Amino acid sequence: MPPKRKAVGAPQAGVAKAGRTSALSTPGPATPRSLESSFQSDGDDDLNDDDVDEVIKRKEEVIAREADEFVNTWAVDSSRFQARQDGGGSHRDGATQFFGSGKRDFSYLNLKPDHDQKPLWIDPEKGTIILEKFSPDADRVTDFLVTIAEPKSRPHFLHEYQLTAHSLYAGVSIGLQSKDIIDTLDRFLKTPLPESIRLFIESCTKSYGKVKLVLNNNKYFVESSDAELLQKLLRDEVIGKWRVQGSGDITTSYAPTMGGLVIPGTKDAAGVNQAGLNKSGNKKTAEDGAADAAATNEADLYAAINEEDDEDDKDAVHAFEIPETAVEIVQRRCLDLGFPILEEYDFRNDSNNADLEIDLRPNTQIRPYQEQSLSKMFGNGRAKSGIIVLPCGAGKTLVGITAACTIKKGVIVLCTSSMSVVQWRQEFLKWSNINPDDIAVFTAESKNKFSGNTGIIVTTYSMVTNNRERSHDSKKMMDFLKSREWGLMLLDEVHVVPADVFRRVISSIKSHSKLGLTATLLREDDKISHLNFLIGPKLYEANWMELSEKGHIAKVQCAEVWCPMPTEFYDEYLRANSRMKRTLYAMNPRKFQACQYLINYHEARGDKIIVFSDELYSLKQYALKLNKVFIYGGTGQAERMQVLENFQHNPQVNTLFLSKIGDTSLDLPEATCLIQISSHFGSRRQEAQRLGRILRAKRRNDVGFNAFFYSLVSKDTQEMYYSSKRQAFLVDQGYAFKVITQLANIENTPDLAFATAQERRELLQRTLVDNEKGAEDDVETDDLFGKVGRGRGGAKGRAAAVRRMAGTLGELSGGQDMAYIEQNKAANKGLKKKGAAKAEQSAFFKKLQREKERSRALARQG
DNA sequence: AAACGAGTAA
DNA sequence: TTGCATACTCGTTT
Repeated sequence: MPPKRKAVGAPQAGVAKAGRTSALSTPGPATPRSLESSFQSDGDDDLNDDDVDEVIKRKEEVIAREADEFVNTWAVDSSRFQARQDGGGSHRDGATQFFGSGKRDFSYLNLKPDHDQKPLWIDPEKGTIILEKFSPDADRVTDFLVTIAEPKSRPHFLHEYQLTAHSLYAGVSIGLQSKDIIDTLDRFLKTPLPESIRLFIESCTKSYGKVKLVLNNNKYFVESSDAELLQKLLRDEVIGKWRVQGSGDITTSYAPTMGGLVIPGTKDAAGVNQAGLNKSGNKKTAEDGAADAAATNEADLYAAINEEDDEDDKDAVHAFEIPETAVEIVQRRCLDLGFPILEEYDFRNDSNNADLEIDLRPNTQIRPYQEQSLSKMFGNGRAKSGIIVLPCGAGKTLVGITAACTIKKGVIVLCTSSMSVVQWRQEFLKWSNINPDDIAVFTAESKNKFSGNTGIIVTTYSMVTNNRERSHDSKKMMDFLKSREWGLMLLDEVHVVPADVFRRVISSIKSHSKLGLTATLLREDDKISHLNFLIGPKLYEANWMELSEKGHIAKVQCAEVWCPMPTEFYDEYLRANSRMKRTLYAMNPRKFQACQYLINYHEARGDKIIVFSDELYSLKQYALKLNKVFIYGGTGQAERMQVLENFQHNPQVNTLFLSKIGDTSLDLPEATCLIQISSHFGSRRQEAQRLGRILRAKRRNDVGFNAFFYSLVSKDTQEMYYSSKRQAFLVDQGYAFKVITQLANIENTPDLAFATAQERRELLQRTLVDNEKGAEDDVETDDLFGKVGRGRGGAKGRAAAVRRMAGTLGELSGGQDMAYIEQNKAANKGLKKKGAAKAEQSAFFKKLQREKERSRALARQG
């Protein structure tokens, strides 16, 4: 009898919380979870005891290795590892979830005799592929899998991929054939390739990539080398009626030759560029070009593609025209019919659009994964539209710029904020030799075109999408943008923009190819699938773990710190509405202490620390109490710059507090430690984005360097649940979250805040009073900061609120107001130059007050 | 001119 | 499950 299937990969698996579907569900509020239980499964799998022991033993080894200095320092609880050993019972490991539960037992599939040499498993029903990452073939196979399947979960030792229609489509689009895919898969499987999978692959690949959408002379054409297929589409009720009449029936031409395309910035590019061959020269064969571009060690996998390319040259292509307005309809219809339209731009043979003079600066070398992602885009010598997923700090911008340098036509770059508009322009100037006159910015402030007859425009989504009243200059600029054909549309941060916005952007601006860039192709809604046909398939998705192992991004230690709620806080928490709940678990004094402790610890180590809080009230309170600088939405532009500048260069300023403003719209200096005290529900994207803020760390290649990511969570609250949701993405990327329940010697922290019960009660009262909404309704003004601005009756409303609360809480001293105002000597102030200090300070407070008033007015309406 | 505020959209 | 931050435009102030 063959060994039990599920045991095979198991010994190697095992990081804390490996895999999204693992049984480590975090219970909801008021359901305390003991540390021990968090490492046990629900007991619904059926490993036998021998297996279990073996699994546990190996797992312990892995975990022990990973339990590094930072956890041990605080002696979190070395008992927790022990506890798990004693735990006995059933455990889940990386593999069990795929092979467990009797329903999906695939032991009927016969193992190949040399199965232990093979790295892949497959689920014949669902098309899920499991890769044993420790196999000698793993590296070669990984690249193949990334090409034909969606990465779903990639912890250290077992990777899960999913075969989907889209993923196969992407594979075909870079030139793989059914046969290549089936043969290669079969070669690396432990079992013979199931018939169901073979049929699935064949049915998908047969029709995929056969139809193309081509923009030519400002007109759109549906193109295919298969005349019969085109006829079939024309007979379709939806597509047929959109054919532009009078443009002849079906036009026939010949596919252009492939030539030897070299992506600039690759090792090979230098010489070719010098000789001026990269554009027109055909000295190199297509095979060379593609192989160089791929720069992978599995030339054999790609050989088939290249042979195919050569034959392509003689193929006749047929096309019919469709109107601009019907592009999306036809695209969608084709997808439904099972012939997804591929968008390709044969930029080297486009003589209608002026060439742009742009190249990467001579000494620029792009990294292997950047090269690899671009090779997916330019795999067959043309530019394919699609999305490239790279973690923040891994050089998305450079990928975009390199794509622009390869295409060398007009480029339009779309960003989410005007900050990043400026950055994109700077990056272009930094990495490429583009003439500064040829790259223009289109925002509210600047509406200049480039000087030549082609160039680069950098703008925001809202600028292009805006339907409302426009300034005269904007209107003129939009007409200009709409009137011409762009070679490349670069879409930054594609995940944040709603599908409808894309629709408008794409329908109003004509571009030959579109490249979407993002760090996290994730949304909590289902809109992400729209991107598939609005922009194109996912061309490449980097593996975070691999990048950090190779030193391209920093290694990160992730930890979740569980902070108990003092009883009086918890009582209020149970009683409070959801708004107040959020405030309360952020203001948990134990959390505050943990935060203080971690800041102390990491400042002493020389880390630069960013603390995130989505909850504005607690953000301010934390920052003021700890005397740290902070930035939130209401912080003026000048002050922001000043604070960031200081955080970056001033050795006295090592900790910065940020609202969610820091998620997207700030160009943050490098940090090496990150603490979250409050976050946005279960947003996986936010979690990933925040983690990304420390991946850039320059010290990442120092021996033993780690960046740190802490999530502070109030125990037994909603946060526990959200936290587990938020981590799902990172866990899939292979990050292990360690749970810390106790910070060693925290009580010895100098000036530990809220150390006495008295202080904690005061904190609670103040929190309740300050956030008491109802009390403000019948009061005219309620300035947070006394007599600023209008200056009447400021304290009156507060006093009323205080009195009301006093009824329920008891003991409130009259001096509290004073203490509160006293505290608002923001650390930010210390940064200001003497002269300006006073004026800016009062402006700051004025702004705060106005903001407060506005939100109150809003609350009253609603 | 530059900076700021209000209003609106998404 | 909800609230926050932004971009843009126009009009007003310094």
